Amino acid sequence: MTARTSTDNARDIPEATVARLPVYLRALVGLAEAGTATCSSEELAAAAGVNSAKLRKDLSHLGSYGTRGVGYDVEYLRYQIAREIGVTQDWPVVIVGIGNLGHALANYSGFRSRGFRVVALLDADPERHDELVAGIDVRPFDDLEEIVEDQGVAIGVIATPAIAAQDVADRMVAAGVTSILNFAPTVLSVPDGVDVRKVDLSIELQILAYHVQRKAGGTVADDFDRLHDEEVTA
Amino acid sequence: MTARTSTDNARDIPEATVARLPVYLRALVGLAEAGTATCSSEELAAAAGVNSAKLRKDLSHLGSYGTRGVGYDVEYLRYQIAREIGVTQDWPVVIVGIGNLGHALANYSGFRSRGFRVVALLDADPERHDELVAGIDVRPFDDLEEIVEDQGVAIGVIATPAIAAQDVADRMVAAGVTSILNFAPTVLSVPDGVDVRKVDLSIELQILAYHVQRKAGGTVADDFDRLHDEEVTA
DNA sequence: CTTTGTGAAACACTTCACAGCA
DNA sequence: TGCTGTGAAGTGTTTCACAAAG
Repeated sequence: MTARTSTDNARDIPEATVARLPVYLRALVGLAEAGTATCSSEELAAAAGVNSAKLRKDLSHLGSYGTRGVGYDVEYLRYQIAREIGVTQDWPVVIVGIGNLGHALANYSGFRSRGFRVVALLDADPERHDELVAGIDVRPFDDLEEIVEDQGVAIGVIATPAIAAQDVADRMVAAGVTSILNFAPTVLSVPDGVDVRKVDLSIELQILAYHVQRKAGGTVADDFDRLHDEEVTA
Repeated sequence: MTARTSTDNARDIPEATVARLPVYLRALVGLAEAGTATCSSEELAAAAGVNSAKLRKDLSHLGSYGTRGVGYDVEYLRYQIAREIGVTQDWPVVIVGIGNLGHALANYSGFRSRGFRVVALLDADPERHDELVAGIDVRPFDDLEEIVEDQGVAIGVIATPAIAAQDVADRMVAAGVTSILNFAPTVLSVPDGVDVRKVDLSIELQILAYHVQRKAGGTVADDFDRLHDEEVTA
């Protein structure tokens, strides 16, 4: 459909692999900073918290970047993964909703160092406008379209209350945003072709709660009592 | 192994199902608030953002809580899922690392309403001690063991810089915490039997970046130019 | 007639185990 | 010899499609 400019290897990487590439990238950056020039799949897998068979299978989807009997060149593999993900250049990002969480996101230094640049902070509340957060001033939500257009923004972050999130998503999509990271605890509906990833604190906690309950095998009160009788035995 | 107090149906619920139960729970709360007494799998699935076959299969792991030809009683199903997850009572939670993100987490109201109670905010930096955040005062990290013991804390949240996260995790585990929600961008190593869930902003953004790049089929500059020629066609 | 609950089929992902290359 | 890259086997998840139940 679209003419592809880049070399056409590595089509259709499995979603599970895509989700791990950033983890490998971070592990490689760590190894590089520690002065490691070369690493085996075993070493890299350990640094990334996966097993080596999975790592090798994942990397095999990108191409053949290792050397048998030796391992992987850290810098080279790092570049290849960054290129595959698309973080060799910066992506402009807008954050909408500058409450507590929006503040935290705006101040998060991992953005800059990992291929993202916050180009605007937007909030519907006039009380917050012109406030400086992380050196960026908060602008009215209605500036969204202009900013997306001018800066070529493809990625938007929603950190508003749940009630506002769908409206924000609709406006983002209409403006040209094709990928959304949603922190609001609500299901967004978006047209086909738009990607949404959701980060939901209380859902993560509830998943943990389920496992705690299972491990304990009984009620919370039981669990509390039992934990205090003796040490946890693995 | 452990004598079970509750009725022994619904063993070994698949992990993928467990991860969706909180989503169903939230959807049911929404329906209940809207005054809906009964819903079909189709309606609930729509509210939760999944398809109805998946929803029914998921629910079938908990038991048989629907009525053929009718659907599900919203309140009843809500209770059953809450019980299965273990959020019919409150779980005490400690948050370690009260920077920007820790502030946001401490102020997150979704905690209380969804079965969690923040019993302590801890930070290693004495500058932050006794500061009041969300009505809770920040205490020294060294109080961790005492708090975990006294309050029967099983779930800990790590919102520290990456460098400190492994130490915090080790101390938590030693103190008796069995489940950790980690916001620090690092791989934690913990003993078997301890659950870790990771929330990593820049990883989520990188996954989105990969898909944006794929959709665009070329470089960022190409993409920017193309988006401005015509509207996005699904 | 409607809608659930579920075997069976299809698909996706992980792990195994080793051929092949340096 | 040592380690990667990968078919094949194993495991988990989703979807299909329909029998059973109200």
